[in-house]
Amino acid sequence: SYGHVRDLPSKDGSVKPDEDFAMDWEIDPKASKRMSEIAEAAKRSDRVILATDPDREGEAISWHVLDILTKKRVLKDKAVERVTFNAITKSAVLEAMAAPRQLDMELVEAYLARRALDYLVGFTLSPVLWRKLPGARSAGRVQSVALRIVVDRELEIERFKAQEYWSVEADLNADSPPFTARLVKHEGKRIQRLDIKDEATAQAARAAIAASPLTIRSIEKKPIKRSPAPPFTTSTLQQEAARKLGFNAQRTMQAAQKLYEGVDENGGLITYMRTDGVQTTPEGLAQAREVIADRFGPAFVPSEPRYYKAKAKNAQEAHEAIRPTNIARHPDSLRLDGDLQRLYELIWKRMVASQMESARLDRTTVEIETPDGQTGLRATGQVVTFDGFLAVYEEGRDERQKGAESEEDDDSSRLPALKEGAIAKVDAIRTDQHFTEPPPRYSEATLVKKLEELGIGRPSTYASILTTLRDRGYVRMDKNRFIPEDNGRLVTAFLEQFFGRWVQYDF
DNA sequence: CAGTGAGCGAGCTTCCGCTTGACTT
Repeated sequence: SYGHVRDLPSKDGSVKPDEDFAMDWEIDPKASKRMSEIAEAAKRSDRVILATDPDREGEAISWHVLDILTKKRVLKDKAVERVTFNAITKSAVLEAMAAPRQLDMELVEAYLARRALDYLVGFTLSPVLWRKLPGARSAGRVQSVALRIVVDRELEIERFKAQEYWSVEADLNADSPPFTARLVKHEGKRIQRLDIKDEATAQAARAAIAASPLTIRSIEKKPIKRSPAPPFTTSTLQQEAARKLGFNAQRTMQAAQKLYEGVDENGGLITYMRTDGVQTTPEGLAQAREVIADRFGPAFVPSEPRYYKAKAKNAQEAHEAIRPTNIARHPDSLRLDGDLQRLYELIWKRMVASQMESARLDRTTVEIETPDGQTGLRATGQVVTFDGFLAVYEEGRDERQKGAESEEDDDSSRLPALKEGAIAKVDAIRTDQHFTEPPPRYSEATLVKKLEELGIGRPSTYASILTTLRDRGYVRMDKNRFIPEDNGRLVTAFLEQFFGRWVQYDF
């Protein structure tokens, strides 16, 4: 059917709340041709099997098709069955065909409710805006909340008051190569990152460190593991392509579409790119394990495949994760153009890494104190003892609010060999002034992430939501960040004031 | 009598989610 075949006409009165939410349907002209072909085929067959996607919208498409075929009177007494599969592999299709069922009317009704609601919200609120706020063009269940997220962040930034704090660090050595430790205890009290508020306190801490001998109190070495991220969904692909390749959501989806369609006679290069699923077919898992053993060695293959579960709210998992259709097809073996090459490589690495052994690291924490225990310093370091999946791929990070990041996170440094009880000599002490920073404005990537977390929008619509906000003139981009225009702030304030329920994050 | 401008009325906009290939310039 190539997607939906019928929709509500774009005019008033397509949904009638007073008539138990009766809905008018209109067949799309392009879909009309396809429906004729389907009807012809149905006429010549003795049964009809509906095999659209196994999710809410997929069930709805089957329902629409069935309804149209019934009205065309081509079914007579033919058996009608519904089957679903999550991947188009021989085994998945055969299994599905062996277990047909009937249409799931609860899913269909969920669709009808979703469709009616979107229409009623959008086609009621938008005209109100035209009349009350000249220049405002539209409102909707999804776009208005997305806009609100952007506006709320801007207000948060405007309200933000920078907070002064100081860091105190000492360069030390204990008959060893030098290493750096930071103040964690001052006048007997634990010091968190933002606790030293002024220069006087920082100087007092400096004096305390300089005045008294320092002893290495304890050395703790702890092995830690890091596990790979699951293979891509639409949302994580858009985020990571933005972080690592600098693609916006639209560019990512265009390149992914081409990879999906294929560039030569070998067929599609990646699985379906509009998905919220993180699972991989057994065939794909086996292939990944083979490739890893081949290219990296058996030590990089975990004893069991990794099975991932979708975390996203409202995930429907109709399709598997985005991955190369043939994982043995290495990016270097393909001759692809710029964007396609880079995106395929990203997808390949992410998939391969997701089935590799965890990385192992040793994290060392050294506590240093004055004899009276009033002043304490800590040095941390970590070393990779086995790189595992890091040999291929490391997930990118979004910038975070300064002063909010956890303390050990960014520490990849290596510490020299040290002994407990040794005296640490002070080479230098640094006190530095810092200010906390406001939360960052949303980028396309971080906004898509937020929308997905809130269960707003679907994989097929993330990129278009961003475009809508810009087309309406509600936001503009500056250095890849969303900045609300006055227009957008006005719309949000208006909707919050008079239609608060409709722009709740969880409506 | 031609050009200008005020006043009036008609027609338009809009939601979300699914999916490619068929159009034209």
